Amino acid sequence: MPQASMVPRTRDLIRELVRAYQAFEQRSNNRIRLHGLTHAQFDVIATLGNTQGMSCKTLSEKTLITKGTLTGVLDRLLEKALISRTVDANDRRSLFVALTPAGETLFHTAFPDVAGHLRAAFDHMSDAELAQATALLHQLRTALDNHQES
Amino acid sequence: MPQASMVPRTRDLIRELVRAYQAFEQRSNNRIRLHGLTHAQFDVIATLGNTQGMSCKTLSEKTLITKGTLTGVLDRLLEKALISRTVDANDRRSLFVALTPAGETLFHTAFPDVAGHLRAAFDHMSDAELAQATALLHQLRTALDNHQES
DNA sequence: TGCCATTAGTTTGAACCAGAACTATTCTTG
DNA sequence: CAAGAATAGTTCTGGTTCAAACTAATGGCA
Repeated sequence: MPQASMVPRTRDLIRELVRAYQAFEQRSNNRIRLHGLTHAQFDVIATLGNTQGMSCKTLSEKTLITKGTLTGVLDRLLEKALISRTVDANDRRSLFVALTPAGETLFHTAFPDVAGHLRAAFDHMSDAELAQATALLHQLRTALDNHQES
Repeated sequence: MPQASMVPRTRDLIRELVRAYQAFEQRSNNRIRLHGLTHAQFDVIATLGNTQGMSCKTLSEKTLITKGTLTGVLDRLLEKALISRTVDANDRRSLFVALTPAGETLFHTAFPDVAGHLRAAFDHMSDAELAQATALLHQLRTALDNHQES
């Protein structure tokens, strides 16, 4: 097998990955903006929705936003009075973040709207196709993560 | 079929897309940094490599970097003397961007290294799997793009 | 108990990012 | 030919991003 054929295959794969991601970003951003939020802010609201709240660390892990970035995102949500940020009595290093009533209200408005808008994009794809795409993406991620140290 | 099952499917798909993209970003960034470049700068160098040069507009389309961002990226590459930016004689609105000899040299060093490092991540995947993943990602992008206006 | 490593969050610095407003040039069309 | 529309880049704003250095609090272990 000609090794040369591997190169474009990889490049094509990467390009499609980047494009698919950017298409997702743009599509969801368009919708999220209607609710006065950025994508990062929406992620936080969506993650806090239907929970009692959580620490910054947990929030960071769930949203994939690094802790340094999260500080600023939470600052802006705090300004908008959509979240509360209180010191954990048990561990005074830790902060407990939760939605305020206003945050809850926005969550119940924005989340179904954005989720529905995204879901609509995949209306014509079967459950099997979605599952297959999910599995393949998972495989890609694993492949990219595994050699991280090399 | 319960419609409720669609929701987690979509969410899982999105999450895997985001994670795969972030894994790619991190892996390639780690490597790109060794060459003293950022990802955006590398994209520009890689796109200009093996060409005569091109306008900012073309460069913007190929790299998927918006024109406003591109200005700053090119500024930094210019500081490093890796590119030249000259006014097009035929259309004085347009700028012609090309690699300098130093840029060419860096391209021939950095590009194969980064590409090889990425390719290594997919070593254990067959050509068929890569092609299938590429096709599915393309389908995802099309799905996300199509309803952009709705 | 006391030191030391670990952990949670913040801060800092350089860069990227999108969108919108702006300048300068070119095209178009009456 | 002269508006007026379109196009190429730049600038501006607000926000995000990462990494690395930092502060404060906790935990482990000798």
